[in-house]
Amino acid sequence: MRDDEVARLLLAWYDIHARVMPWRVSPQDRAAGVTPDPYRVWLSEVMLQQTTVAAVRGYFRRFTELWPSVQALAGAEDGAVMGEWAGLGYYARARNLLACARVVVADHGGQFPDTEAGLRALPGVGAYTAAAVAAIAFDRAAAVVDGNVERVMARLHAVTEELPGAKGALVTLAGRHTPQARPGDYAQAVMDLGATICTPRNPACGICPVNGLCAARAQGIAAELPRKARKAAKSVRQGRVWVVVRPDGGLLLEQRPAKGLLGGMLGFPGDGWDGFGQDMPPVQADWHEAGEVRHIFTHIDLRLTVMVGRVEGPALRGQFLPPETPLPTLMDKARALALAQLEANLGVKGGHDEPSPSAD
DNA sequence: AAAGCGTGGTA
DNA sequence: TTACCAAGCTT
Repeated sequence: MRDDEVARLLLAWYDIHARVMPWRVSPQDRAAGVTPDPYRVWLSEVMLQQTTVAAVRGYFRRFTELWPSVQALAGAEDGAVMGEWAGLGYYARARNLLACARVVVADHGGQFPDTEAGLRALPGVGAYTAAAVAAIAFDRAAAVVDGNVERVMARLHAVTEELPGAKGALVTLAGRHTPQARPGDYAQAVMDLGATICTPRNPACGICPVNGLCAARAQGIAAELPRKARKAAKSVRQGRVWVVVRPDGGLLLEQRPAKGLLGGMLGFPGDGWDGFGQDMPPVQADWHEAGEVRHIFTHIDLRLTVMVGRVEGPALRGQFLPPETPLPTLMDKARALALAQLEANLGVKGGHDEPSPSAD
């Protein structure tokens, strides 16, 4: 096939079927001269790393309402940004997001670099994100390769080598198809195709705009590609956390270490299940077992026993924060279980007085 | 360079 | 339930 034939067909398809998203400029608007806001493009790309569009929408809206510009985000407090990110996962992204915003403001006059290499040097910006922002925000002919593009290329060219070994070949193929004209629309077109038609399972080859050029379809192996190496089994881990509730409803929370699991986020004191803490409650109390939370991380199958206790005095570690403080999902599950137990078995509701955020 | 790092949806 | 998967980056 001629390399540019794929781009021509995908752009024509995208002109009709482009998905509408809050961070995206439609192909029609772009043709009329509207240019995307690099800040919004970058923010969306970071949020979308290993994360579905559906999960990102609400977070993107809240972030852009709170911090409409890179200058605003750079001036935000760390805790506020981590709190807004709570629940989205991969928290290193949030730390890098803030670091990146501050570098852009401090070292680049508040303007994102407009080249792939310049972008690649920013915290949290890897090969994919640099290419995506360069293409989408600045119309650079960068080869944008995410999981969708890998899949589309593997099928189009019937690449049967396993990932990640095949990555290099797929990047080369992707670069060959990237057009000089409308590279930003093209990148989004391939990703839309991968998300809606050239899907991992049951690809809709019958309605694919490039089905006539697809080698895997010709061989009847489209659904089997790309091949991937089996992933390592998860390790099973058991642990315990203590949820301390003050009379005003305040919860005892600790800031977790900056690196590692749930790095930089708030969490309940634990027994060392994560490598931190001691096998001892943070305060003396009448402890009740609220139950067990099961949480599956990328590499750990965790069962966490949740203990709950009411206390009036100060604690040895951590600080009391309002009961609605944003928490990562694991800790949110533990909180829900603990408060339900408190209400059901002890006849106590979450809080009576105004919760005070003061540290003890 | 293989492993570590979240979460929610789907088959 | 299990397994896989989603617009990956860092060390």
